[in-house]
Amino acid sequence: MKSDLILSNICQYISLSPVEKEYFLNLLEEENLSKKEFLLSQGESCNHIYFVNSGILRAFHINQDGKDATVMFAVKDWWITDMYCFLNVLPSMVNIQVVAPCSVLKLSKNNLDKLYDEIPMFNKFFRILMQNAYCREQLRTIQNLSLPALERYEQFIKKYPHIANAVALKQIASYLGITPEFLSAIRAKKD
Amino acid sequence: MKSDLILSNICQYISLSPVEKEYFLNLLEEENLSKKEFLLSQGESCNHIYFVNSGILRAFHINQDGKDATVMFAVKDWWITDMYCFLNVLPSMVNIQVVAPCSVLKLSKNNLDKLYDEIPMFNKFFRILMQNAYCREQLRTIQNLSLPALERYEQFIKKYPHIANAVALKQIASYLGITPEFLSAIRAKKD
DNA sequence: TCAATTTCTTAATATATCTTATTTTTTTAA
DNA sequence: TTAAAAAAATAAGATATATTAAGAAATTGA
Repeated sequence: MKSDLILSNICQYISLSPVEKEYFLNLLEEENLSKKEFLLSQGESCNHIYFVNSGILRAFHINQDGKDATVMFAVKDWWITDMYCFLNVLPSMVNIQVVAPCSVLKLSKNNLDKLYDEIPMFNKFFRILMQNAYCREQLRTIQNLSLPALERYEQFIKKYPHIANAVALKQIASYLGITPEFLSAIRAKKD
Repeated sequence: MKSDLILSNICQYISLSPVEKEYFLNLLEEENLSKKEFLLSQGESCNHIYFVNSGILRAFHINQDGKDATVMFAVKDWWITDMYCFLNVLPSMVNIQVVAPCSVLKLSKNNLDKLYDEIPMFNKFFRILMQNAYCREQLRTIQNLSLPALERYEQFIKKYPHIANAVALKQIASYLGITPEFLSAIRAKKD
């Protein structure tokens, strides 16, 4: 199991002894997925949090009208799950689907709870992870509320150039909350 | 200083000894504010996180065009700050203004850092706080992307009835990302 | 390599939401 | 209590974005 990336992800915020590292790694499971596979489907129970070793994932919600809203993308070195449903043991509100072939490490809710008990310093790690996620979402909310579609698009490609290059335009449109046709139109008008 | 509410807020997630409670309370400062006062102004440095003992606050961003976007409301028993700028010691992106006369307890970034050192269990508390904040924001993003204005309005008054009753309609419109005129129109059409 | 599928673009029309202006209602402060 | 200020409602016209449909381009899978 490839473990160097996840360890360096964690050790940027907390220090772990070799024993602790070993304990942590033993709680993980590796999973490999090919394009279009679903890591999680809306309505299913969401029992794991995933760390991306390689590849690209997309989390999206389909509403009653069938409209697709992209919640987030995850690339190498990112964590992803339906956090609300994971934490509260509820059926997932989102799908997580593979955009580019993935290798992920998964940690179950039970194992995460064990981890908090055994190595309380992981509370600090996930505090920082949650802080960052919250701040990202809040900034996105501000931009969704205050910027027109073209500017949101420009901010997106500026902030996530590697993602913008790797995913379909219609998926970016879904992240921005506009139709692919409209994204196409404003891109064309831009020049 | 009124301390029972903040202690019960914290002790719903972690246990503190009397000594720890005392230590924590000594890091806080009380502040009382009247309507329309600013707890924080856009561009200022954001050095504190605030716990609301009573009253109502509104955090909002004003963009280049002067458009007002409400980031969040905070009522009794809520925490509020510009989290991104607080954590990263950056000029605030939001204003925090008093909607109804407030009593707040403030904790500085320096004191929070001390607190993490002295009582590491506070990492767990703020982890849970950040988890909840992140999940709330993410749900809001999904709704912003997938629901029309009327349904977002209905969700808002269902989720926060006490806030909906206490703040101006134009502030709710600003939270929903629509103009007050349009909110007025869809409310009228509803019947 | 090639047929099939998916994605992207374009354009016409439709709809949601905004802007501006005015009037009515509510709240505030002296 | 009342005048002033702020908020809310209404409505007409403007704009951003959606919908539908079709064709072009790119990608996929056999």
